[in-house]
Amino acid sequence: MKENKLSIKDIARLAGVSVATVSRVINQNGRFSKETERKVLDIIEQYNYRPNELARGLRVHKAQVIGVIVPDITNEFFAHIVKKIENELIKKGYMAIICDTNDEVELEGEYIEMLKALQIGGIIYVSGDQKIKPIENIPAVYIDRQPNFADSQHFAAFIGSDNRQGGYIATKRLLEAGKKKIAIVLQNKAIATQEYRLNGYIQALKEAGQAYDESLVRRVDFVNEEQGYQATRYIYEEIHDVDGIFYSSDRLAVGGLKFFYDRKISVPEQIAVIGFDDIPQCTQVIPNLTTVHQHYMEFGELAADTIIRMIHSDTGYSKHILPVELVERETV
Amino acid sequence: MKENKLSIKDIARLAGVSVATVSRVINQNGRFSKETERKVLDIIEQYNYRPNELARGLRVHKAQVIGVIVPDITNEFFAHIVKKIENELIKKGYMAIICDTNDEVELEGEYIEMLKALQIGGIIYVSGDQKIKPIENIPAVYIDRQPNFADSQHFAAFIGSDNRQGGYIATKRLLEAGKKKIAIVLQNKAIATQEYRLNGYIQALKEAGQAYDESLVRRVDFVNEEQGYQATRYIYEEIHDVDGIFYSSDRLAVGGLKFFYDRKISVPEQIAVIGFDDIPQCTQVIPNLTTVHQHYMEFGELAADTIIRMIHSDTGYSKHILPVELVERETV
DNA sequence: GTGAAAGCGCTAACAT
DNA sequence: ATGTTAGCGCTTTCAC
Repeated sequence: MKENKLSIKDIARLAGVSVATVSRVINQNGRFSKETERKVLDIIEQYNYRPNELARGLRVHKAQVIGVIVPDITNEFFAHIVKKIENELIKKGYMAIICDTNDEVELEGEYIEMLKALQIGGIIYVSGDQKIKPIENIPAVYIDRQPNFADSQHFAAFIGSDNRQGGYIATKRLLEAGKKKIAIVLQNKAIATQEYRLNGYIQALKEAGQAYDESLVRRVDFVNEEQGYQATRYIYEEIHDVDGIFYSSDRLAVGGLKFFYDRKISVPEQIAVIGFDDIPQCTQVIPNLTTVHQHYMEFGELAADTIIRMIHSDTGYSKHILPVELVERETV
Repeated sequence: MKENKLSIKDIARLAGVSVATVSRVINQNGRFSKETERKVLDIIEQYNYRPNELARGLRVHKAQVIGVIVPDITNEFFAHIVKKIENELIKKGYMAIICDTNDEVELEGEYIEMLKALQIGGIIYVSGDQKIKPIENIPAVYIDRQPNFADSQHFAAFIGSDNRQGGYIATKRLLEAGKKKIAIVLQNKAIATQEYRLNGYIQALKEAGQAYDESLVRRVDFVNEEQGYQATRYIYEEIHDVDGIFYSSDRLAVGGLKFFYDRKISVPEQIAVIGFDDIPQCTQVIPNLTTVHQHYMEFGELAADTIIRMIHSDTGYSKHILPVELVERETV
């Protein structure tokens, strides 16, 4: 394993200038002539030189790397967000370290420690735990779930959807379809997004003159099809006459659809279903899932953009609440 | 538990020893007494010190970071592999930089350059392009697709499935179900996996006394449901009497199922379908997809393990071919 | 068993 | 406009 890598010193020698000059043209810091620039750039090109990022990072106390914390990359919703973040970051010369926490808070802590040791420039939290402590001295943007402290702290930005509105329009749609007893299934965690959606649900009910019945809310530990299936089974078997269900995630709703298929219950005739997120899978299930669309593709883009701006200190705290939209398909 | 950044110098001062000694106990390089060890470890614990990975990496010419190149993280198959790799790597103290190439070879090159600049310790290629050049001086493990040079090169390992066998058992199963005219849909790239599966298909046909008919193979540019849908439509409308289709990916097959549903063609009665990979989605579609199971969960684990061993020079070239299994469900 | 000191490859302050 | 040089925080000889 030969180490024939060139250093800035070699380039300086080859170009007949000092390392400082080479560094200046690489970083375009001015104070060099057009002529030297060409000379240096030529050598760099010719030898295919790339500065050692580790050395640079060590010197400037910051790596061109962003940590991305995500609860589960196999969830299509998160996968798309992460992919967007990553693709956007690379354009700006940054790399992304993806940290899949399996929804375990302890793992999250360990990841943060390692990221800090790597001197990362910033952190993007995709749907992280609500109760995390702020990370000192490191710019952070939170997607989907806003941590409790984020309002006040510097170096923290938030990007998310109008979840209350989402819960509201979903429920209202079910009501308009003539459904009388609407259940809701949520994730069983202290997550503000879930409570906002619940609030929207409650408000829609109230406007329709229905009282909020707590026995109609079912919570699951994890967001996946299996849990959606089980929750639906519970609702169907233990609560009677439910004719509409609002799921706080498409994956959950897909599980529900499976249950209704197995039991030969017709959707939306006997029971109407509505999801949340609008993942591609919505149009692959049968019947196609009616859902609340989140602009999650924009989450990633916005997050990448924001974190870079924060690193360059072009901006401090910011907050983006994106609108949601009902997308009509076949389950209501 | 102060969060201010301490350096090894501070720890040395606090513990009343030299930086060399601190470094020795951190890396457990011996040549220190039990007593000093305790002292140093106490201080480290007390101040919650973590060595700067950038400095360490610069010094040893290698970061505790592995690059992971993957064509599309939103493909559940890849997402699971990547997640496993990542979770396994973290246990060994390594971080993973995920590089989603969108199946674009040019992007792949750019990623490699950046990874090299970061002095990564190794690269794991998940289903990368077949025609990539070997990466010099960096251990690499290739999952799923074996590059053309990998046989010979040092520092390259391969992990994949017995694809020929997969194509063979899938086709044979279709034949056993009494299907007479079996089409195959593959990815339209110079990928050995695809050709192996095709070979298995051809062999099964031959054993059944059927001639290989090239008009029965349909190729798609990308592996997603939409392309599966289109390919299926083509097969159905342009080729007559096809009563079985073998898709080289579950995602493609899922798209096919959608097409048959839309056209009210009953599966498996009128046409039988079989996929490849065995992603979780197989049991969420209706009818549940019969498929060829790849042990892809083990891919990730094996890859993480192998790359670390290669970095420690415990092993050179290696090759793991995992068996595949037919999993019977409802589409044949 | 322990410490002093020389870098790793780079940037930036300070000269010139 | 360009060069010299002092570190960034760490590992690793080489002395003792």
